[in-house]
Amino acid sequence: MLVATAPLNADRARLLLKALSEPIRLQVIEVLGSGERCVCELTSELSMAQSKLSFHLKVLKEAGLLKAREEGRWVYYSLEPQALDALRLWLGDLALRCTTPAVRCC
Amino acid sequence: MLVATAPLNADRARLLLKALSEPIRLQVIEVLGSGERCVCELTSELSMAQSKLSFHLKVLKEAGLLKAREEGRWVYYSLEPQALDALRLWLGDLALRCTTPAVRCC
DNA sequence: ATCCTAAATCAACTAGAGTTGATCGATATC
DNA sequence: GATATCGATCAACTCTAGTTGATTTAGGAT
Repeated sequence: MLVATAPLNADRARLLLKALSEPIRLQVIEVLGSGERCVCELTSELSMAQSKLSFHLKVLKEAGLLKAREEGRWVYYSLEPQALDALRLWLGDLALRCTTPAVRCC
Repeated sequence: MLVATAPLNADRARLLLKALSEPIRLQVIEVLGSGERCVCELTSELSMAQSKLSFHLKVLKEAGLLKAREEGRWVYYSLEPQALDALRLWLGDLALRCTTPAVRCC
């Protein structure tokens, strides 16, 4: 859905952060870390209602963290590792802009 | 509230991700990037209701992204830059665990 | 002591995210 | 063709996060 190589703007970074800040979605990411899976496999591995999983997969995909590959009636999901990298770079940039020494106020 | 140097567990990482995934809180982080500020200054700089700002400052502080320094009736907030670093490291680690090649399922 | 201001907290409300169970379209199998 | 299964979607619901305005606590100034 989205290209992950371009430098992130704050909005897209927020989408990534939000997508990752949910326990179930983090589980999905970690499972997919060991390779592409079809939805049925994820469902049983995470013992989770299918519609629930589907909801979270959609969020992750729209954030650009996952890609889907259809094959017959199965859909295989896998990570877009560049998305994590892009987020890391963005955080690094944020950190850089956050090192100016303190100024007195009031 | 929390020490940022130890390697993050998933829970604490989630707290950081969630804290950062909110536009107002991101603004706060960026303003504090140019140095420590008191709440009154943040309030006027972001033209935001005081209670609203206070709410978000609390979230950021509890996530370990900010620290507060009280001085008389003023409270100065500043960044905990290690928190951003820790999150970056955690993301790097997550990315590493996410590079295994695909396995066929079903 | 009285008054004023800084900042946290609270209760009531609103809005959005996540859950659940059912349904639907598509594809595979018989 | 009939049936079964995969996975997306939907509507109704619940729950949590965020907002708002008022109140509270504490420090400074007069």
